[in-house]
Amino acid sequence: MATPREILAHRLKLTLEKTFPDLMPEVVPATDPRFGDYQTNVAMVLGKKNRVAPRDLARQIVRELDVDDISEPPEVEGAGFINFRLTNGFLARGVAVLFGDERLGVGVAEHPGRIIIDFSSPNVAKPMHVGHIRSTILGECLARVARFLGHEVITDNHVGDWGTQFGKVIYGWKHFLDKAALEKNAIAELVRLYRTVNALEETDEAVRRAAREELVKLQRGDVENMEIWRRAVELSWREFQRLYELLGIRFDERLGESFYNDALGGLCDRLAAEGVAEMSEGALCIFFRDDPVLSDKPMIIRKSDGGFLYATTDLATVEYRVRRWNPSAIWYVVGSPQTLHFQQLSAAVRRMGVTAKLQHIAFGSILGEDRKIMRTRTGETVGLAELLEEAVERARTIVTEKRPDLNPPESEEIARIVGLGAVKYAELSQHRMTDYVFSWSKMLSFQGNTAPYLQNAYVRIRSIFRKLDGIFVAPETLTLEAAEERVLAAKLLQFGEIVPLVLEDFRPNLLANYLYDLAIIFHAFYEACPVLKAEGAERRDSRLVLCDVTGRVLGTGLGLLGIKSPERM
RNA sequence: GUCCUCAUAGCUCAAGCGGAUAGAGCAGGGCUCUCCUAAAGCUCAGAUGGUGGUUCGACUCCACCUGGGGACACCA
Repeated sequence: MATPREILAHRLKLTLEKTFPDLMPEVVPATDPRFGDYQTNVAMVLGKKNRVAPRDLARQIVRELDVDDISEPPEVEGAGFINFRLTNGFLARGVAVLFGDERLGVGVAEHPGRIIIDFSSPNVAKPMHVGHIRSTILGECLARVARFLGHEVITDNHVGDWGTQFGKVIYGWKHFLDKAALEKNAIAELVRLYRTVNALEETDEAVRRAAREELVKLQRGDVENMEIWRRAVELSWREFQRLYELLGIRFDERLGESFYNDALGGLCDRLAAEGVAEMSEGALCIFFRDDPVLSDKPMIIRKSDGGFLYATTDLATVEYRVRRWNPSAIWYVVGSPQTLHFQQLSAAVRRMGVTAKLQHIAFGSILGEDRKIMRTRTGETVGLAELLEEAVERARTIVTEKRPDLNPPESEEIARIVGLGAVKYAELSQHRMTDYVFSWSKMLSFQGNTAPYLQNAYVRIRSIFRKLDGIFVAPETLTLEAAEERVLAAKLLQFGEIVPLVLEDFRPNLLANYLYDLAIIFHAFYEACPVLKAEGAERRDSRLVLCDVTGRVLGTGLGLLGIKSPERM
């Protein structure tokens, strides 16, 4: 089903086609209810180009425009806006269509692609902390939205399971391992080993040499070291997996950095042979001389000591993905500090002949109290596990207080849904580029523009249907008498407009904003319009349809954000 | 030094290719549960860092300035 916006834009195009064949008329939701439901500024755009008074042009367009079936007579206002107010009949039919539409008015992408989404990517032997939350939650959300819109999505967790830190970890493992601690909390023990060795290296040159030696042995495939490495990876993964399960995230692939190890040497040789890469100051580099931004920023792919880098692995990863999946796009959900790296990666890959579009979906940083990026090194970061536990704990307190009647398993389930939802929503409801100072009260707020607010609207709806006696038959046409009903209906018809918008600039917050608006409108409807106690069966059933569609839009929308909706709370 | 990014109410955030009177939440005051879940609703107050420019029209685009965060050859 076409959205009101699409229908209006199409009608405008038909009207203007003869005179302005290339014009794509823009229709947007009205900025204020006084101006109706939708507005267009085509008359102003055309008026400027053609030196005609916009209001005159607008009046002429309105005369020729045929929208009687969906809109009240359009009005020309202000500097030349054309305002549309959808008819009640159109709204009523529209909601009736949504009622019978599983997709709730959301179309599928015109050109579905195959998209690889690379996100989360924690480092082995380090705990996930709040810094990982954005990539993880954003990536999951984008994957859900892309799938919903008909794209084929492959999610890949490119875990940092190979690197220089393993020299220290292995040395520590051989000398200071506390097996009981490892059983209890593997990552904490691995971190302790790493830190212990790191500290020793500061003062003891022998330790430093020994740790480096362990790394070299690992890289050569030494059996004992490989086994320690393998265990460290698996133990870390087990802990990550626990958090992913809690968050409801599953990856299609988990091809870590180590997976590409064997390909790095060959790749470098090939790039050198093809002339893509060249030697400079002993290192193998790719230069981008014709690119004004990157001309003085070479990408080093092999160090002068022969070692490979992060960039090398990323190139090998692209090559592998292209060969195996031939994707139309690869999305990297990685923080904005890596913008330059991804510019280089895109440029390098283009030169290698890759046509898939590499898209860096950057996001702002989470800052500490000192307004500096939270880093594991500088100490006091908040662990992701700790954050999620605290969220559930706070939700648990509220649930047990508000709903002492629920049995423990159920209130525990609700606490999880509400607590985790609050954390996810706190991330997704703001613009992804916004830097913010981490704050418990912000992440764990349960009031106002938060997931629990949306969940509460959903719960109110579910409650109505639980109390409904018998079945109800959706009426052929809805009765939209109250202003609140009309506003709600119009908002519901916008769901199909908003979901595709999320992928246009990778902004789940547009969906979050929409759902919040919808919940506000629903609450107003709920206060003003009794449903089960409505006067007359027809009015009741009409309102039940509104409730049903609202509930499904909220549930689906929250689902796209990766947030669950509880039956009660 | 060069480049990227951000700056909106006391605080934390919005604003769908430039649109009409810039929206919320928190914090504070005052109301609303014999009524489908009050994690709610209603109500009072407050803001686009600075200077110019483009435009019928600018939070949005351009230039410069100030201030945060970040990146910039052998870390990931």
